[in-house]
Amino acid sequence: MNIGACADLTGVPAKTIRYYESVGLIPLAKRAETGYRHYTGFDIETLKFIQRARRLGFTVKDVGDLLQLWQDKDRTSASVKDMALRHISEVEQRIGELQSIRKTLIDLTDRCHGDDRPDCPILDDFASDRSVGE
Amino acid sequence: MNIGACADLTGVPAKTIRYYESVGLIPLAKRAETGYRHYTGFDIETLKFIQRARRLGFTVKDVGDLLQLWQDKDRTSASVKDMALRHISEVEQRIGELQSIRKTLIDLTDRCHGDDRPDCPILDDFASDRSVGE
DNA sequence: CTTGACCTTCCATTCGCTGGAAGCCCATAT
DNA sequence: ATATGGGCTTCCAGCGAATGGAAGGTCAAG
Repeated sequence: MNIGACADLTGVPAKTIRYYESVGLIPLAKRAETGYRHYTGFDIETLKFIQRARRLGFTVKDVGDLLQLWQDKDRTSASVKDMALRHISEVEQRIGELQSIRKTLIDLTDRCHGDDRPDCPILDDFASDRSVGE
Repeated sequence: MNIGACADLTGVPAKTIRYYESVGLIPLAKRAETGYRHYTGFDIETLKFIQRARRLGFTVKDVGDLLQLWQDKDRTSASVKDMALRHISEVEQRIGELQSIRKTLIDLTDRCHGDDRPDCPILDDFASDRSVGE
């Protein structure tokens, strides 16, 4: 199957499939005589795997490692779990940062009357830093 | 004052100050005869303003708009509040996405025993998609 | 007069794609 | 036979927001 059909089946755009090949996330595709890339059911499964891991926020490099583990029948489940736990803690860290940002922004908008007058605690705070902390 | 002192006072790296100038976030700095950039108290305040807004996750473009509003004494507080509220909803959206990712990952890691055996529900799910949803 | 810290510019790199141009290939309609 | 329209190929550029580094000018102190 050509790259377009492969893209349709997996939901991964053709451009992105070529990109994954170029960065070594997937091996070089076999080519027809015309130069067209050729894909099989295994490639489809691999791309679906990649897409699911990417959707969960794993970096492309980490997805590469996960693919290695997937293909390695002698892996330990601990090695996979370790990667997942590490990723969870990054996600949690980011959530915490965003929640702190959200809190500050809500505090600022609550204090801003939001009418036609120019007086604005949000700009005042950005200018003099009463709320953001430093 | 030179760019290094300015960087020390604001916490914005010299490299980043030059970058902000290059993308038009701050005006072209005045130069000494030697070509060295020269900064004043006003520039310091502006850079601090920029840094606080950036820390709250506003894009550089949005920070530019906020600087405009800050300098415009005829702005309405509503225009500032609108920007902040829009940004809050983006932050909340991102928090939601990350929480959903976190939930899925925790579900997967809970089901993975994480020992020496290769059997791993995390990889199984990436391969067959029982949890991520599609 | 030399050392070292500071400044300048310009180019490359990061991450994960995405867009576009130029040019081949293939199937169908006329 | 040929025109048309799609799909495929490559390569280069760009996004955002910096950051790293090379090559070279400047400045103050020892």
